[in-house]
Amino acid sequence: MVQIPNPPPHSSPAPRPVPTSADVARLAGVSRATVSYVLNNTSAVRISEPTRRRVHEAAKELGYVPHAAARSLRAGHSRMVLMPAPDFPVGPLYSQFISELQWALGRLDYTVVQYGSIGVYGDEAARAWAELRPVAVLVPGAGLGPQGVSVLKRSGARAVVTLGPECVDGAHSLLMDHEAVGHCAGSHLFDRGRRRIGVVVPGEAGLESFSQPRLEGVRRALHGTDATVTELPLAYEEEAASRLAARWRELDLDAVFAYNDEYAMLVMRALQDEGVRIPEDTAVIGADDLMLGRLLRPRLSTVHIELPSGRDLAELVDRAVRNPGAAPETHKVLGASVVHRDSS
Amino acid sequence: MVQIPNPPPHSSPAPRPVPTSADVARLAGVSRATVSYVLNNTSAVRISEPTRRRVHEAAKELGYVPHAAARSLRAGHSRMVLMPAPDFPVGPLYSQFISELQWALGRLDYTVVQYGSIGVYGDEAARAWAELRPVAVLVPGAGLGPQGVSVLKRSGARAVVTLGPECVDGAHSLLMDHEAVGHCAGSHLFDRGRRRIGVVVPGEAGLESFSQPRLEGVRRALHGTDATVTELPLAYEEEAASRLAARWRELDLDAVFAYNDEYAMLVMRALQDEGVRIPEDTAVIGADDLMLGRLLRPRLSTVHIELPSGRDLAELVDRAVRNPGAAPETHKVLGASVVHRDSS
DNA sequence: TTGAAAGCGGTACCAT
DNA sequence: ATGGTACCGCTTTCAA
Repeated sequence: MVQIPNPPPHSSPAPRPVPTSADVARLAGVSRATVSYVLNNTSAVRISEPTRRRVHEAAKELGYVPHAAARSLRAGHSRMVLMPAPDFPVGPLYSQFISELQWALGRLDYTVVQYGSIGVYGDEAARAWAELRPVAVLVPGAGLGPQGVSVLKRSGARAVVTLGPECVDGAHSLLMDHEAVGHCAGSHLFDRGRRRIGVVVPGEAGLESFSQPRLEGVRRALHGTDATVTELPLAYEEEAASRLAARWRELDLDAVFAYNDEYAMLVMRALQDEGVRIPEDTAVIGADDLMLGRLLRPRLSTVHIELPSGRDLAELVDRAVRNPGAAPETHKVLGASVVHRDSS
Repeated sequence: MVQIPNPPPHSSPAPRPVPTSADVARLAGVSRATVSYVLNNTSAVRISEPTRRRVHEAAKELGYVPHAAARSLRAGHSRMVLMPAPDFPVGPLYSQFISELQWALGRLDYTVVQYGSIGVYGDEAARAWAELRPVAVLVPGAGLGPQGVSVLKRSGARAVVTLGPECVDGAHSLLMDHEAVGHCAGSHLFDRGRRRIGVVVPGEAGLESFSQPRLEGVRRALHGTDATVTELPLAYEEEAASRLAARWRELDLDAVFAYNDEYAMLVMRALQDEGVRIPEDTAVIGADDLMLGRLLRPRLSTVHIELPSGRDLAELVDRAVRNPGAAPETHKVLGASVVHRDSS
């Protein structure tokens, strides 16, 4: 970081205390109650227009901002929907999903907050979330057990929704069945006549919860056939891909499901550099249906993944919040379908 | 979404009230004060071992979780660092930056919260953030003016840090000078003998604050030379790229800076399909130094971007929080350097 | 139409 | 070593 010379400090260290509604009341010459009525447009109470004006002016003059904690403490509830911030590099799919969800929940007057719990896991994390008394908690991935759900509910969360590989007792569950992704890919390769199938498993941490089910899905698709499945650990580096490609002949595979499109590109490039013809010698298929796959030559076959729409999920949350007694819903929300292009 | 049959509701609608420290005290047969002392390990007070045990047991039995709002209300401050959640698809660079930052702030005992303000802008957003009384606010991008900074400070934020194109009055500013990125690219292309330079400007919303400065940077690099700069609006779609490529001859450009590596790949593919030779006919350079650029043929030249380290930024925040009176620091934090490969 | 006051859940001072 | 209690900022009866 390059320091840039700054003007000398012009604000003296006089950190005035933060203005409260009492300050506003004092300045406006009214009671705190009146301030509250005015600023919240309380319909049950009529306040005269002159008073309203004085209150508003006082508030503006002081730069008054209400204290959310005090408010929700008094109210006994908030409209905060909490989700843990993702701790792995997140693709455009998930990015967009989050955005959409935030927008949809915002429309329903919820506030979405992503809580950065890094290095904190499982029930410990659940406790930390519970301290904020969110009205709902949305947890992607595994990592939240029935214990955690229970902690959250006992601390007032009216809805706990998990988005993961399996349903969690007591919580609404959106099943994102990544096995289906692998199953799709496996079946496709099999149908195309491939029998010696490699499956790339990323070396990077945090991806296991996606990669393992995808691998399992391939295994399941090929179970009971004469096809073989070979696990191919691979770090996301050119070097690693080259090494893998170098022993390709000896691996004797005629197809590879590369975990996702990015790994597929990595593998495809390494194989091509090694003189392996795609798809003649080896078929390649990725997943996520990224733009980049369309741009590769040969065009990359892929498994298109459909995440739940943010709107649907927002509605599920809202329903759950309004009716916390209802039985947890379980939905399969991950649509997987092959997009066949030229690499397979 | 596919509905899966559920077991009948087994929890009756008896949502017990959330246990408070008073409940714990009652169950343990002690006062609320004692509960507080025990659960916080208050060192100024000795509590006998048997009492401690009873309190801990009672807390566990009730599933007691302290109420963060009440605590910070009483304490008069929290350790929450708030940042707005990004509302645009975020690349691996930024993803990693956030992760690192959360980790580093976590080590300093701060809690990072990404606040989902979608559809709320400028000072309105600042007010919403201020309601949470964060101890520090970190704002990427433009969109926060001196007004907003003032609102935040007056509501108790001890540090406001902006990460954007220009410094904001009253806030610590980390200057992410995307002009430098464009300047790098422009100079590089000029040095390689190119004179008719196109600059891709993404059509997607939310990217203007990056793309415009990058364009300006190219302009600045080429100002006063005989080189020309042509703005090339482009949506991130194959179609749009094809249309652009179709009129390439008539555009008569010998180089293009493609905003970033992803757009570069899009453009490169379209140009190659059109029979334009790279780099002979047209040089291409991207930005962000993604893995994918290394995998393209020809290998993609790019502008490597160095974001500030999460640790450094966390330390800046901590320093600012501990010493709120200090003059705002301003740092240039965006390192840009050309990685010359084969496409330019 | 407005004000006084109770209380939300903790913490910390001052007694005991 | 422990308990009583005031107080943080705000909302909401209830009374005037």
